[in-house]
Amino acid sequence: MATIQDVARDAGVSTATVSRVLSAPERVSEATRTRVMASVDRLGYAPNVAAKSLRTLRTEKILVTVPDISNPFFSQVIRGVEEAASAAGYSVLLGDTRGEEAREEQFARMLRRREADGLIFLGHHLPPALAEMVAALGPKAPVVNGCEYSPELGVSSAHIDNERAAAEAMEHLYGLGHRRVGVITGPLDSPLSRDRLTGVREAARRHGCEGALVMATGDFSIDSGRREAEALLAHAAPPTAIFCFSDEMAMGALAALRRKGLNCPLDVSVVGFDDTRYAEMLDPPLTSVSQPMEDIGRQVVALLLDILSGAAHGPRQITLPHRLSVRESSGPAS
Amino acid sequence: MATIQDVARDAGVSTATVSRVLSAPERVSEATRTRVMASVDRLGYAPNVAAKSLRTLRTEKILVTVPDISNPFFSQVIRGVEEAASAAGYSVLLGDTRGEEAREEQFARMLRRREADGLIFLGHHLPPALAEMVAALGPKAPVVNGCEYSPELGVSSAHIDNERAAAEAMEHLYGLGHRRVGVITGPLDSPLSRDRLTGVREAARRHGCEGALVMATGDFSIDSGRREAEALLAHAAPPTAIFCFSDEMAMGALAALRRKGLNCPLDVSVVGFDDTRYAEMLDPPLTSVSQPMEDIGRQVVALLLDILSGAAHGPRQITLPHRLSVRESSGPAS
DNA sequence: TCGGATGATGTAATCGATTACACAAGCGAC
DNA sequence: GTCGCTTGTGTAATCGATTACATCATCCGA
Repeated sequence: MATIQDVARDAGVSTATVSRVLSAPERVSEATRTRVMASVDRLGYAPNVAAKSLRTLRTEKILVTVPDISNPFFSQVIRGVEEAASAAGYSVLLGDTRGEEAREEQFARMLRRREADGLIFLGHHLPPALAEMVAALGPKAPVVNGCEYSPELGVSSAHIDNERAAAEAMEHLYGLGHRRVGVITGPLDSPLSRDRLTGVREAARRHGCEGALVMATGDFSIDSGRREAEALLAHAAPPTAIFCFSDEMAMGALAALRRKGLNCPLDVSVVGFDDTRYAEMLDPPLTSVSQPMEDIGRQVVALLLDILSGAAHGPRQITLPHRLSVRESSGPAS
Repeated sequence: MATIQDVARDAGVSTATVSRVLSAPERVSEATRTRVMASVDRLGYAPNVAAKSLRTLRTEKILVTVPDISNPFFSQVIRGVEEAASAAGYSVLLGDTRGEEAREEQFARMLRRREADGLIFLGHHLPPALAEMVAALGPKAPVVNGCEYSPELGVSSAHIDNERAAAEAMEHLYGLGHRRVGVITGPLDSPLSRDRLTGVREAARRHGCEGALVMATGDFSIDSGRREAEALLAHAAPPTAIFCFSDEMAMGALAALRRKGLNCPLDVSVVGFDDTRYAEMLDPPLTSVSQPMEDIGRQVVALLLDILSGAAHGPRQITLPHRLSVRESSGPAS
């Protein structure tokens, strides 16, 4: 690998000039600039990032942590993150936390050690090491959140209006004549679940159906969807519609219906959340709340870059538009 | 951030001693070691990675490139990669190439610039900059491949036996009495598609059905699966079974059948490839060739670590076991 | 003609670790 | 008492960039 010294020697200038040619070309005369660039090309020189980072304290890397990278919802968000990051000259360090606090901490330490300029966490959990950093630096802390909104964390985030989105999904079901609606939420310690639940309750109240809500708590996985749907269907007065807080749980619910010999949507309607690429491939195609996943990824990067450039003056929330994709899995109440 | 100097001062030793305590404790006396460790803890010291990397020429990072991170097949492999990498003390840099050569090149340059110690590429395309490196360094080049096997590239890789796996899927269909079988392959420039195709042809020949193969070329996407399946079904003598080289294309095929009012498996059987988590959630649950995705990820990391430690002496192939998961989407020929 | 501004370039300190080499102390053998 | 060996620690060079400051030439206006 050629170093800046090699280039300097080759072009007959000092290393300072080479560095300037590369990062502030306007401060160098036309003649030297072309000479240096010729040497750069000839030697195939590229700056050593470790040296650069040691000197500048910047790494041009963004760390993204996610509870489960193999979940298409998250991997789609990450796609947006990767796109926006690399467009801005950053690369992406990936951290799969598997929901384990120890691993979250480990990634938080990477940030403190300056292995990355900033951290994006998808999901709702802010490990102590990060919370500490946010407490110390306030809105200057290079930490942002995607997909959720927890005001108490004090970090910027990009997300949809979960409360309204959930309310609209419920309105859709009430509009179809459903009264007894089952809801399979995510873990209740997540603000995302709580927001959606608020929306659910509100809609139910508007229709005088709050007493007819049947609640179950899942963990966003297919299995929990199946399990909780089975529990709901075993109720004395089973719901005629089930609203799941993720597409995967909705898939589980559909499987549960099939196993019980129930038809969707004739017997029971199902509505999912996320509208991942598979929602419309299910049978019946799944009605689902559509989130702009890649855009969430792009926006959350924009938020982080604002902080890194010093332009941010306080935690900002970006609320992106959602949309209910109505498909065949939801129909009139039986 | 505390530096090694701070720790040295605090503990009353030289920086050399601090460094040794951290990386070669046995060369330091018990007494100093505990004293230094106390200072390390008190100051919350962690080595600056840029400085370390500048000195040692190692980054402890692995770059993983993938054509599409939002594809669950790849994201599952990446999960395995992340797990094995972080267990070995490496972090993962993610590169989504979107199949664009320019981006592939960009990531290859990151390796040359030593932004990562090694590169894992999923998919079959080795960009010129990497090919050059492999040509120059031979099996010492820190480049490995996951999921495919292209002997001509000269790089190690972890994958299943695609030829046999495809042959077994076809055997399954022939065993069910199918004669006229449609096959939707991936792009034919990929060795993976060619290997599977070889297996397909072999099985067909064994059953004297080579002439009854109906071929179509997809690109692994849902859309192409739908499109190609429609084309196959429009044939004068349409196939009674369709074998798709990815689950996503199989989903597209199922959708095409549904649209045409055909029943799967009564009218047409469908077999997929990959056995992603959604295969069994489809209706009908999809018969699919199961690949050990996370394990491919783990093994490919192991291959890379072998190269990095100097233990590797030539390109190695790790063939992992596959299995045909038979479900309801494949049944007796009508 | 001279002072000062402007522009182009070079000198060298610096970032924070690792590690080859030097050195001192302690100890046993002769 | 000295030699040689081992063990523990320190000194300082080094990795490859960036950048504050110094220097020098040129040019312009008074």
